[in-house]
Amino acid sequence: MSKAKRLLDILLFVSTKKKFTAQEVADEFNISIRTVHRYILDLSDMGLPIYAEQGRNGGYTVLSSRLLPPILFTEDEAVSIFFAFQSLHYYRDLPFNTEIKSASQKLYSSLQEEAKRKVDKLQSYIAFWNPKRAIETPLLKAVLEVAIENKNLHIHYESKSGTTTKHIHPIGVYAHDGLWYMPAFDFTKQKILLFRVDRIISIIKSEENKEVFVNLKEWFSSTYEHKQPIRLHVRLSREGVRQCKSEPNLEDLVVIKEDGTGFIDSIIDKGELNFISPLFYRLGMHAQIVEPKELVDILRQQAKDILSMYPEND
Amino acid sequence: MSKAKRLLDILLFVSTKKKFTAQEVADEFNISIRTVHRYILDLSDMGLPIYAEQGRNGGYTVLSSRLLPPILFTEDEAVSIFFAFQSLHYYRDLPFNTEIKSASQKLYSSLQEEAKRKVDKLQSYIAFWNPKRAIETPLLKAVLEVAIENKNLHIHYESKSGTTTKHIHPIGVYAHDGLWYMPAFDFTKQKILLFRVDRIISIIKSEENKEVFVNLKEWFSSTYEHKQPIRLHVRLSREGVRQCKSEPNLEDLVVIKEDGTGFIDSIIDKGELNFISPLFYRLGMHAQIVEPKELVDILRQQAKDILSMYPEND
DNA sequence: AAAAACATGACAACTACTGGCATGATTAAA
DNA sequence: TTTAATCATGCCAGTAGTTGTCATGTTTTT
Repeated sequence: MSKAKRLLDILLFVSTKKKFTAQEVADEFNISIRTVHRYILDLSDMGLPIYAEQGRNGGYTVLSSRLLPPILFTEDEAVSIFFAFQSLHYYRDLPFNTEIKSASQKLYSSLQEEAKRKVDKLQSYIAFWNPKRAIETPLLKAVLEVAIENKNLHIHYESKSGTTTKHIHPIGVYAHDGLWYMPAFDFTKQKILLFRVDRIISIIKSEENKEVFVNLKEWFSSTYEHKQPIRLHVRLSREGVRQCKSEPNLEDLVVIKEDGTGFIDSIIDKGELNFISPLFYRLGMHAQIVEPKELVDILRQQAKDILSMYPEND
Repeated sequence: MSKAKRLLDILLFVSTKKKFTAQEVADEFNISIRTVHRYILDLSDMGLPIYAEQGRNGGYTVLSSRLLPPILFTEDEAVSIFFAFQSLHYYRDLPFNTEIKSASQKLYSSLQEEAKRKVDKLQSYIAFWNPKRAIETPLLKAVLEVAIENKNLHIHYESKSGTTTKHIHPIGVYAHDGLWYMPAFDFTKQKILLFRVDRIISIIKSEENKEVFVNLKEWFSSTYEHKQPIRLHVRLSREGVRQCKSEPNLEDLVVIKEDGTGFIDSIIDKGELNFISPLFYRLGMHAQIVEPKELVDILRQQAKDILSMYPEND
């Protein structure tokens, strides 16, 4: 077997152990101890952060976390990784900020000058525009870890009614519109609630929980279920069609007629009404709501509120 | 010099050329032709997609695009790359979809079993929740390329008033809320307009343009300028404060008083009024607008429209 | 037919690697 | 204090791998 291949095998072997002796490696690969010492010297020269403890019970320890075998990326693949990293730029806090930085550096430094320029250029021609968030989310990584470890949590949480304490089991963590959210099972209320991670003031990890909860994906799909189905029937002008087509939750529901106008006639959840009412408020004449009456009532009530707040006096 | 190092040098040398002969490599590195043939066999065995053309004017050609030297990633760095890729999952179209897939595959296949499980697990505990977009953006990559190449474009565009033809110079491309946008200088109107890339029906590349236009970053910051400054003064209840704090464009403007209520008193651009009016419509009693009168007028007008559309008849 | 290129084999000279042995240093346990 | 376990390093001879040269083929273009 070639030396390069053997070195690689040893690299992978040792980066899985936190401590090992030269004898162990010699036995594992049927080579002499002398050669193992020489190999370790080579790996060390190649930049592997390995150090030795002298004396009885001594041995070698690799400092970095596990390494992958060397990977040959094409330039285009490297660019795509930078591209992906760029999409994360606007998150104020990320669970892997330090790793992203070190991976970026490794990649960037092995690019040739021309490719570096290409990456720089790309970053000035493409962007992921999102509102810059000022809100800090210091506990993000901690909370994610707890979720992965399947542990329960006691948290201090800043809710509508002030600071409260909760005993919960996190389901997972997700980002939406620049903010991080955590659905979690609340043991007091015996149901899953949604928390904003930036509003968690402090956490105390507690016991591991063997119970099986829904996972994040299941939870997402359950939120799409229509617990209180209700018929939404709206007539749309051409402009109404245009705007609804740009609305993530409605775009699939819009039916376009030959003359360019259209309509929505679909079953949605009653809970969504509050969420979609601002859209129809904005659309005004461009959307004629036929059903449900509840939506019309919401719009009319809010319109009345507005008019009573700002009486005609000019 | 060790064989491994020499092979690497040759790998980098040949992956920059589209065609080369063994003699060229032999001269470059002062080694015999026979050795070059042997090296190329080795590289080929190692998976480099290289093929030879026989006969006079023959030579070697490397199929893949340029390669980077092998990179040693730690497991954590690999995980962070997967994490970044995951944040892109919800974009229906991306300029680097194929590269992202191949990079993912390379990384995933070199993970050890345990790490694979870790990545899989991560993906079930963390998500970037965004509306799934059904809209196709087939011309995305093409448009991005034109922007990078500094060329002008003729496009067919589907606008409010039907299909139009435009002669433009793209500034760049950006994603927002799942859709791709392209600010571009319109030669007819002599100013920068914003286009939706999915609404571009076809493009014809035209001449390169040596003129200097603003770049994407400059354009972004110019859109923040207040061309028609206007004073926004609003009193907020506790709940009003809470909701405005979650609103990307307003969160920095909210001033919180001791009792938990607050206010906004700031200069904004008149053009933003239409954008923020739905928020104040939603807030209702929780936000008392003091200034500008225009905002109150918009709200009142829309309220009246709503009431006239849905007259009280029950 | 000649020239330019890849493809492959044989072999001797050269280089690098390996294992064994020796020696030394350091540390923990007996 | 001694002993055993461990890393660190040097030397050397035997082995394994690499290189250059030469030879022979093949394919393609001029």
